[in-house]
Amino acid sequence: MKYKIPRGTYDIFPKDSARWHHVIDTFRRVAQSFGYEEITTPIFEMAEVFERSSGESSDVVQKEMYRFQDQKGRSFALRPEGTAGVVRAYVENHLDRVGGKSKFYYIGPMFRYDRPQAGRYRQFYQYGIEFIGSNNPYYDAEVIALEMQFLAELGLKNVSLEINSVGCAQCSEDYDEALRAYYKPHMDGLCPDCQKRYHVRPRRLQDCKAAYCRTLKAAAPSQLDYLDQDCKEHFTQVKSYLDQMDVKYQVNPGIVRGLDYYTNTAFELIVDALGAQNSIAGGGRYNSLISQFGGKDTAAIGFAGGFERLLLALEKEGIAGYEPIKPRVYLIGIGEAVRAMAIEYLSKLRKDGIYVEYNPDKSSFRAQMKAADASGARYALIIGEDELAAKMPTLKDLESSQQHSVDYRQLLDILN
RNA sequence: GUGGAUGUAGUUCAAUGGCAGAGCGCCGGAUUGUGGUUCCGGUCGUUGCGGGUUCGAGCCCCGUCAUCCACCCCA
Repeated sequence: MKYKIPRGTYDIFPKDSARWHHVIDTFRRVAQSFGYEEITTPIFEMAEVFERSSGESSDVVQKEMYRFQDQKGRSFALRPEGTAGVVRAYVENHLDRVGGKSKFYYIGPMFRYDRPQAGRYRQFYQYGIEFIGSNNPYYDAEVIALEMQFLAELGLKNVSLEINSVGCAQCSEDYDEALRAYYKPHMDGLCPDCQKRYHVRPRRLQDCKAAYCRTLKAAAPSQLDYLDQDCKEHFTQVKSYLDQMDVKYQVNPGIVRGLDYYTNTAFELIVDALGAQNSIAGGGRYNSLISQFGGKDTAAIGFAGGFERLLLALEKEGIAGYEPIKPRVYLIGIGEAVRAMAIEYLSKLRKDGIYVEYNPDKSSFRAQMKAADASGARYALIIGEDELAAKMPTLKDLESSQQHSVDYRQLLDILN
């Protein structure tokens, strides 16, 4: 075995392809029914696009980005997430000047250099939604409702929606300060990870699993108490829209998104059965990102979901993929003498859109009948010496075991 | 990036340091023109890779690669 697939990547064979298509088709259909249209951006961008948007300090940028330089020494990166590219495209094409609302969906591979694990890959596929152009809490709810409807149509049951508000930049800063003040006296007892978190992202302190850190969490200040009037009102309205749309959720002040650009609404979809990698989708509002990219101050909200984890979750619930497509008829040719007639029927049927299977490597009638049966075809079309002489093939119904000779028109009638 | 487990036929799994095996699958046959069930026969291996210990290594040791689990992070 000379060549091996790169670590953290995988091949999708036809056996799985049908399931992928089903999931993707469903997503497209639901997105379109909400008025979203597809946008496709490059798989790589200038490294800065991601550094600026995700935040220089985020893990994604710090250690997980695939960076490379091109022949002229310019620094690029394989995209670790989808939003930055969409926002870059939006601003670059002056959609912020045009005004109005943009509703995008995207589907494609993302790349992160991370240690692979079940549900975690170095190249993985995401589907995502970006709504740009309004701060109306209605759109927060719309985007979430879209995702929930998508999952419902796939038949996924055991998934929970957790929402939070991280407020605007000001609320967020106030809260970080409050957290630092709270944790400061306990610094020495914190685990090494949390000592780092204290400086970089204090809110991360709250979902630490170390015993001592966890005891501190109970009395820690909550983000929700540090929202200003507008942010509080926004969050209340989002929840109220969700109620009206009959979307069930759980408020979880611990929800912290990993990318720095989120403001106000943040949410995550959790499937407990998935183990450590239990988040199948996540997103939130990013009201300051477009202006950060040099565009007009424009509010936006979006989310991304992971196909691999979604597929795993569907599997856990026993929601099988699609059955492989079976041939309608299996062509059996007995002996060299009839080959020309067999090929003639094969070609004609295929031109008429019938899925015919045929295997020239099988010799005996018996072996071909076995193969016909194994193929799952309903009919076997038999062409041997007798049929050649009569210029009429025999069609056998493999379910009823009935057979009779047919001319081409009869054959088509039955197969259609 | 850290800690741990695993790696044997296409696949699922056996094999006390002593001849690498079984089920399933695959191929062929049981009336040379009739499938499913059954029966018979056959094919299938650099034991992930590279070193070491040993008379002898699938098994013990070291390294490496990959997968899985947890941490971390997140989709």
